[in-house]
Amino acid sequence: MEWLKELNQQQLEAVLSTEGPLLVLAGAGSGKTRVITYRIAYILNMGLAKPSNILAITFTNKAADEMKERIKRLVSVESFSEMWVSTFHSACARILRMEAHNIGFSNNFIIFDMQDRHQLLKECFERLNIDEDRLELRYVSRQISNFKNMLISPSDIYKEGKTDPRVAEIYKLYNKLLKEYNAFDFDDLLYYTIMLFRTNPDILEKYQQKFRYILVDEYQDTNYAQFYLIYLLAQKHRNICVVGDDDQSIYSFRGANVRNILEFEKVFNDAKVIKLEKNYRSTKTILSAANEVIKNNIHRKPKRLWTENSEGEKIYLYPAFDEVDEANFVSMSIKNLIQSGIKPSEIGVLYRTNAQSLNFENALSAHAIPYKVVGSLRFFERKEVKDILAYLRLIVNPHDNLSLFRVINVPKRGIGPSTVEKIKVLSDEYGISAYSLLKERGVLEFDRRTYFKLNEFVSLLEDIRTEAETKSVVEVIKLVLDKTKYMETLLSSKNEEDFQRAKNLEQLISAAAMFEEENEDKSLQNFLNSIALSFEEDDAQKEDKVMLMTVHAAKGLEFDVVFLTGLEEGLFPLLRAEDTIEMEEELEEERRLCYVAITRAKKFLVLTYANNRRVFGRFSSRQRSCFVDEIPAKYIQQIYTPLRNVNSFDTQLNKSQQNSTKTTLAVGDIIQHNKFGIGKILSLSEDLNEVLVDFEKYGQKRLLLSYANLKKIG
DNA sequence: CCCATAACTGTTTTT
DNA sequence: CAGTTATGGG
Repeated sequence: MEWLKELNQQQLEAVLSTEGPLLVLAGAGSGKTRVITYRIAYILNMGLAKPSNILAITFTNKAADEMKERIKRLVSVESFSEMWVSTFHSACARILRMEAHNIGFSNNFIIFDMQDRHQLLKECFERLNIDEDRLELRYVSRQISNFKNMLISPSDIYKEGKTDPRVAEIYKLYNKLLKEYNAFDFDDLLYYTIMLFRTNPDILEKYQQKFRYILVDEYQDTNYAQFYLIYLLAQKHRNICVVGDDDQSIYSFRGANVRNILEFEKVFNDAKVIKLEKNYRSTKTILSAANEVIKNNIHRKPKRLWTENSEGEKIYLYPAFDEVDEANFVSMSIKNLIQSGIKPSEIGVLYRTNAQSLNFENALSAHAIPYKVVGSLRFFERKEVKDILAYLRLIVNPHDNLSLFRVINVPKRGIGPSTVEKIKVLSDEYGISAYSLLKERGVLEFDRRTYFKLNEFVSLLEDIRTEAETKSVVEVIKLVLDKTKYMETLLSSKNEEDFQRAKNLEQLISAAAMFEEENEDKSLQNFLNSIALSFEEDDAQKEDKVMLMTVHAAKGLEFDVVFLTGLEEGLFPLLRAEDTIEMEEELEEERRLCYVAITRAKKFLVLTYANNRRVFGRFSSRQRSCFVDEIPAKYIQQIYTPLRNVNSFDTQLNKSQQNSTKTTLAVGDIIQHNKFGIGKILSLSEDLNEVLVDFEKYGQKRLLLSYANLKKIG
């Protein structure tokens, strides 16, 4: 195990301390992912356990995949795939898939996402005759989520009597409906897994026995249910290793509790604690700035990261006139950076809210810079995609009323709100699902014209289900698009958006194809499962594009260059609390968020804010963020024009490649591109940096020569 | 009873 | 500016 030599003293100790509880306090960029992967590799290579005895919890599925890859490179063990590396939610879903029948649920449940929860809650409000204006839906949604995360059942609330009784009513009905629809929401996955373990000690014992070594990454962002789950599982072997950083706790709105990390030593009283404070990622300047900002927080474990890296460049600060100016500054700077040899994928543009991404998208496309928006309007949450997924869900489970009502009139087939209402009332009266009602009693309850339409819908579903039995996921999706005439409707629409929707659905098919390639369990059930728990669209090819994302989404990532944007009071920090105590807590979390953002940067950090910004379309004057002022002036240099020749990157310039391409290409040449294939050059820009190419398959594209890597073939 | 257009309203962050 | 609800025509 040569690679153990790559570790420093503390890292090595964390890797070798395999037995007993261990808390690793790992500052930003201190190599914590490395510690986790090496630790697992060490356990496997030493033969302390088989892959199937390991449970490693990561924060996202993407992180899980990356970790698997990295471990794979270090070990030479068979049955590698039996190792559980996943998020809490995926792990619980996996357990429930096998065990749910033990607690009165069906094993082939569907997972409801936030949108579904929202819909279902609306339904509950209606049924209980609660006016949405008088009790906010989002408030209730959060309450219920909090209850589940705290393992509080509806009946527990009645006992405590603290909460609005209406909330308790809704919570109860909401759970009842979920069960009827055979669905779990995100919080349920944890909640019911714990209930399963509580009520079935033998099953708990089985999993305790199985998971000899448990590791949890990003431990500062776990909530009570998550803590309790690993607490239960770790009781047997007590080989529990958690890794986290209290300064990077940024998910309290989701019930995450920093106390989990602060009190780990109390819960596991023989726990060993190792601190990783040496930063390998950032320049001294960037790290100092981060330290200066975070030290304004009162509630934290005092610590100070240090590094042997060089001083580096100063942090640049650009005060923009407005958000358009800001986006242009960022794009032009990026263009210059790319031309001086920086890979687009080494550049991250970070912002506080997803709504800010649009400006950057516009500006970047105007400059022909390739970019990728991470997260945001998630692909699988788009209307058209969710519609098709609703059909797929109905194939798996026809009693999923939520999905049924979603698509009963999509595409339009003449079944309106009043008919829908009647179905709801009647199915409730008979105590059967809407689907059963339509099938069994439709002819009795509805007039001829309506029945005809309803019956057509039911037969459509039946047909699809029968045919789907023998088909792959890709084929089933095609079948749905075809039989429901969904695609046809979109394509014959004169609405331009609908054309994009059609394209999105084609992408859905590609996603399904990828799913089939990558997964062993190719069932429709598992497909829906993966999607609900965040399925990555096109992760496979690491695309060389500028990355746009929220600061939250950037957690765990790093970039050579980071643009941290929208640093304005009211946006970042973004505060909503009224009373001062809450306010202070929120400000500290915002500051941690800022800390996370700053520490993403390896070599170069650029801060921007806009003096004016359109909010709801209204122009409003803004003040720059207090966080900017918390960074000592000596680290900052204000600038008023886009970044140009960045000294520290000159050395990385890949001149040979750039020049060779530049000099050899001319209008009319036939070239080959890695992704777009063969094309013909239509025009070159004056500075020979941009080129317009007409590709055989993809049509006209504007490309930057410095990264496009075009090969001349004729 | 259904569909299209007009007012209206409200913005964190996510598994 | 967008996504959803009130309103009137067909």
